[in-house]
This record gives sequence, structure tokens and C-alpha cells, in this order.
Amino acid sequence: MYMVTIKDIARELNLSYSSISLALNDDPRIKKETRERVKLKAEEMGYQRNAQARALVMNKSEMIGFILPDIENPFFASLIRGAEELAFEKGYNLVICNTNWDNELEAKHLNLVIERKIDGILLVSCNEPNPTLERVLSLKLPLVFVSSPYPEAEANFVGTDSEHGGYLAAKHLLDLGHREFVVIGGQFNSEAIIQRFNGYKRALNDYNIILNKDDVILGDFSVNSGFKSIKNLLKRNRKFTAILAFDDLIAIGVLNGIKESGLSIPQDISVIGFDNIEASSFKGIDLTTISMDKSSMGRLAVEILLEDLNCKNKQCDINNIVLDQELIIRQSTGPVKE
Amino acid sequence: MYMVTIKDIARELNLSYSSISLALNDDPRIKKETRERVKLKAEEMGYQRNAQARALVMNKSEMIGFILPDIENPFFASLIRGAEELAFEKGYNLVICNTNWDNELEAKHLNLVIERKIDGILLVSCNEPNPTLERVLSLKLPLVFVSSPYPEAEANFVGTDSEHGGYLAAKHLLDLGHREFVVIGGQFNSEAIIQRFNGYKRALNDYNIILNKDDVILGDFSVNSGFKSIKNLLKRNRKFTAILAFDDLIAIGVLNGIKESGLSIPQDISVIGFDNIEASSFKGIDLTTISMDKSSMGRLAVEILLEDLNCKNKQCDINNIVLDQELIIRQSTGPVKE
DNA sequence: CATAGGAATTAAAACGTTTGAAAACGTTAT
DNA sequence: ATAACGTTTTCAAACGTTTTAATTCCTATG
Repeated sequence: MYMVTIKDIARELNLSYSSISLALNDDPRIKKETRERVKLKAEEMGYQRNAQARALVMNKSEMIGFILPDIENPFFASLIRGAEELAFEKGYNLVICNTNWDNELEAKHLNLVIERKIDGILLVSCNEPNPTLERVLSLKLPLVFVSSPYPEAEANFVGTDSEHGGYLAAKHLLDLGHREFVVIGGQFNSEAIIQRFNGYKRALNDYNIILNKDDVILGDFSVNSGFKSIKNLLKRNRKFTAILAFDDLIAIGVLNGIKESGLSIPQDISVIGFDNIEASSFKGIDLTTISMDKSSMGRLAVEILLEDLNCKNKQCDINNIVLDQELIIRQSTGPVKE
Repeated sequence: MYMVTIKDIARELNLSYSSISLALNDDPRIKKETRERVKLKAEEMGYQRNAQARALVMNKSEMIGFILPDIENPFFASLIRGAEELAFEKGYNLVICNTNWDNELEAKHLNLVIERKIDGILLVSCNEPNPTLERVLSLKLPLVFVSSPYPEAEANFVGTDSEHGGYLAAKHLLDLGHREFVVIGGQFNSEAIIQRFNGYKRALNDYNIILNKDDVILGDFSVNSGFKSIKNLLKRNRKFTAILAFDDLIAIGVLNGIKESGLSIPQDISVIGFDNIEASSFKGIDLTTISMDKSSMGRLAVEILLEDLNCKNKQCDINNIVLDQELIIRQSTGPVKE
């Protein structure tokens, strides 16, 4: 449990401890031979430097925080995967914080990671009014919005054009001849979702279709929620031929519910999701959806965060990276019945 | 970007900075009224304490590391979810490290989190000979093996009885009349997997069935790998009626492959997985599998780690928590054809 | 009025590094 | 022998806290 420090090595070698520090950092001011000797001894004594102490004096911790709504959601898991990978390559560690789509939790997490002197933050924000977030932005702590942008803010962002994605999804169904839609969420608790929804509306508007209140059923972003929503919907005998689901998990819940009710897909109802999580491609699911490269999104988020960290002093410009998305047509959507 | 420190508050209030520190920690040695005054001022100045500095002197960082093979695998994602939840409740943050099932990466991660003066480690180990891990154990750093135990070690563990789980899986298929098996992995790179496999063998042994080399196809723990394995298997026309998959992802890949080949499940082939990830329950997948409470596993791991941390000095005893597991019968397994 | 005793505050060391400036040491040239 | 210089090493302050021991300041008591 006792940890060897620089001082221990210094004592052992009859050197000052600044020499040890310099030697271990390969500073040319220390004679090459001495450097070797120090490193050898350090190795031998099982020395491991104390990143904490180092961070204190250097004012950087080489850790970044990733605050996001739901680790278990495969979409976010993929983001994390990409982010962790690049972060580690660059010598950084990732602290992950689950907000559970809860604005207050998001604020608490923000505060905590700031206390921890994390170097920067990746944030998938719930985007409700949040004074803590405002403060973070005004302090200009290095921060990247991931997947969901911050409305009207001058801030780094990596994600997709959600409005366009939403448009693509709805357009696809319209092209198949569908005219009667139900939208199943989720909540409007992120900017990405709001934009996605706007995309739906724009496409529908091209056909003079207007969504009214009971065409939109909200819940949360889970299979279970999608399942419950569709079950309720099917009970009332409302007419519709296509479902726009806020994400794939919800869509899969919807599929489950439809199948359980003995209806067939896509003959009776077409369903489209969003995100293209792995499960959507499973045989037996075959969900039509909008796809994007999630792990790249995670990597890029880290990349521009690090860029930000490395230009600390000079006013460095804001990055805004918009990744492609693509309609993936599978078996869950088909032409509308005559 | 400039951060308010204790000294700033001290200057502002004409107090020593020890007073500020004590006041902020609500130490009764400081007059109540002063305490209030300090806290107010701190709030007003936007003070946030520097956890780094605090960690240095208190010798604890209130962070724990979670080192595991694959964040994207839903099984591990659930573990993380549970762990993060409890950790945060207790004021700890979670640093996650992805080893990608690679022993060397595991070692690197171990070293890095130790440098960071993380308070303790949760580890899903690859369990290959690993001198770094040996050192960690000998240093008696607080550590909990999660999901996969450390062979013959005196160490904390939270997980299931994998041997028993494996036995349950194979037993189920035997009970259905199956006698010709193929096992599809994964690699034997964790103790849990080895035990699971031993469980298979014990059950089969009850019926005098012995697995030989080409009854076991190894790959990795992914849908894709399961898919490829079964495709190859189906090409050679080897006789078998049931597949034991190392985990659900692999099993789902196997299902995909079988369906694509036009065979039906379970009439032609029965498939059983392991873990009961959410996708296994989707209609259209309906995978029979062995279930366990993953997020509890994560929570418990944190719980016993914290217990360990809080008895630091006294020799505290080793925890070994074995969670229940249960056979979940769905549509992917059925009686063998006559 | 002196002072003991308690309450409130402060001084100072410590945690383990990094780092710029200063010092020590050698060597060579004068 | 000394100056001058370059190389190598050390000093000391700094990072922002916590914490123990010491000090100051009151107030009440003899």
C-alpha cells in the first residue's frame, strides 16, 4: 500500500528530488547517464508517479468527462466506445456520468467533474434551461456538445443534421405512399430530438399533412416505452399506416407490440427508427432506420476537445462537425396497402 | 477560466485560509456565524473546491476505475450502468477503461489508473498471466473482480456461478432430447468463460457426450463472429441439432446465420445464449438464455469496493458475492426432431 | 485586577510533483 | 592561478487543499 515517491528515489541515489523529476521526464539538463540510472532505480523500486500531484502543479489532469443520458442505450454506448478509444490513445482517461435524461443530474455531474479539475467535457445535453451549464459556457471551460447541439450557442459540436435526418425518415415513408402517421417518442428533451421532429414536419408539410396533438405519443427512449405506446394506440382504433419512432429502441418496442397484436410488418404498418443501432440489423428485427457513424462521432468529439485544450491561451475557433447520415431500408417499411 | 480558491475567499473576508477550509467543511471549531459568512461568500464568488488538491492531501480521489473488455457489449453496459449509479450516489466518479479483451491493454489501463490515484478498481479481467495484475494484488490495492473471478486468488468477487450457469444451459438442451452439440465462442480469455464451458461439459458428461475439438468453434464475442462461425459450420455438412453459444451476442449472430440459410429455429436447430441481454427478449429474436441481474452486479461491485475502502487500515475480510441465475426459455430452443 | 479557561482563529507543515533560477562543478583558455 | 564558460545538479517556490498544534482573544471567576 505504501507508494514509492520521487523523494524515496532521491534518497536512495543521493540526488535531489528535482533531479529525479527532471530525469524521469527525460529533461536534457540531466546527464544522460544519470537519467538512465534514475529510471532504472525507479523501475526497480516500483515507482509510479502520482498523477494527482502532477495535475495540481501542471494544472491539467489528463482526464475528460463524458456526460450523457443513458449508458445502456446502444447509441450512447457506441459514442463512448469511440471516445474512450481515442482518449486513451492520447493518454487521457474518460470519466463517464449518466444523467438519466435528468436536467438536475446533468447539472450535478457538471459541477462534480469541474471540481475534479477534469480538463474538458463531452456533453450530450438534455438542453433544458440550466444555469450550471450557462456558467460552464461563460467560464469557457473546454466543452464539446455531442450528438445534440446547444441552441444558439457558440460552442463546439459534433453530430448530425437531425432536421435533415428526420426529413429523410419521413420522406421515405411518404415516398412509399403513406399519408397517415403516428409519431412515437421519447420526450423533447434534447435539441437533436426537437430538430428531428422538425424534419418530420417539414417532410409531411410537403404533402400538406399536419401532425396534431394525438398523432404524437411521448414516453421515454426505451423498448418498453415504445411497446406500451403502440399497445395503447392499437386499443383505440385510430387509423394510421406508418410509425415514426424517435429512435431505434422505441421502434423495436413498437415492432414487438405490433407483432404481438398479430399484425404484420410492413403489410399492415410500416415502422421507421433512428440511429441504426446494431439490434436493428438483426434478422427478425430488420428495422428501417437512419444510420450514422457513432463511434466516429465519439472519436471526433475527443479530437476537437483535445484541439481546444491545446490552444488554451490563443483564442481558438469553434468546431462544428456534421457527420453524414443515411437511410437504411430494411423490412420494417413497405408500400402502403391500397 | 480563472478559478477562485480558498485563498481568494480568505483575502476577501480577512480571514486565514485555514479558517476558510474549516468553515467550508462545517467544522464546529469555527463559529457558526463565521461559517455561514464564509459559505455565502464562497457561493457568491463562485468558488468550487479543487478536488485534485484535496485528493493529494487526503490521499483519496473519490474516483473508481472500471476496467472491462467491451463497453459496447450490452452485458457490460448494464454493469457500468449499475456501478455508475451507486458510485455517484456515494459521491464517487467512475473512470471507464476498455480493454478490448486484450491483456496488454488491461495492464496498461491498470497502471494508468493507479498513477491517477484512483481509490479502487473494478475489474472484468481477461485473466491471462499478467504481472501487472499480480503486482496490484500484492500491493493490496482495493479491487473487485466483477463477473469473472480470479483463479485461486484471495480477492473480492461479484458475479455468478458460471459453471452452474453453463450446466443449466446444456442441461436444458439435453432435457429437450438434444445429443449432438456444437459450442460457438468467444475465446477462453476469462475465467468466467472457462467455467461456463466446464459447466457445459459436466452436463454433457452426464449423458456420456464428449466434446472434441471441432465441436468447439472459437471467434470473438460479437454478433458478427457468431454469424461467421455458423455460416462456416453449415457449409461443411456436419450433423448437430443444438448450439451452445458463449453469450447472447454470439447466439444472435448464430440465429441470423441460420435464418439466412433458410433453416428454422428451433425445428432444425436449437440455440441457447448466455447473459440475457435486452435484445434477446425482442420479438423476432426470442433467444433462450441464462439470465442474471446485471445492474445489481454493477451496484454490488461498487458496494463491496466501498466497504473495502472504508476499512482501509484494519484487515478487512474478502467478499465473495454470487448472484442467482435463471434459465429463460424462449423460442430459440425446442425438442429435438425425431 | 489578575488570570484561568474556553472559544475562535491562525500558523505552518504536509501531500508529491514541476520548474525557473541559482549554485556547484569541471574544463579549458588566458 | 584565475577567468570564463558549459554542463550538471540543487534550491525553493508553487499548485490548493487539510489538519494539528499553537496563538489570540474573550469572558467569567476568584
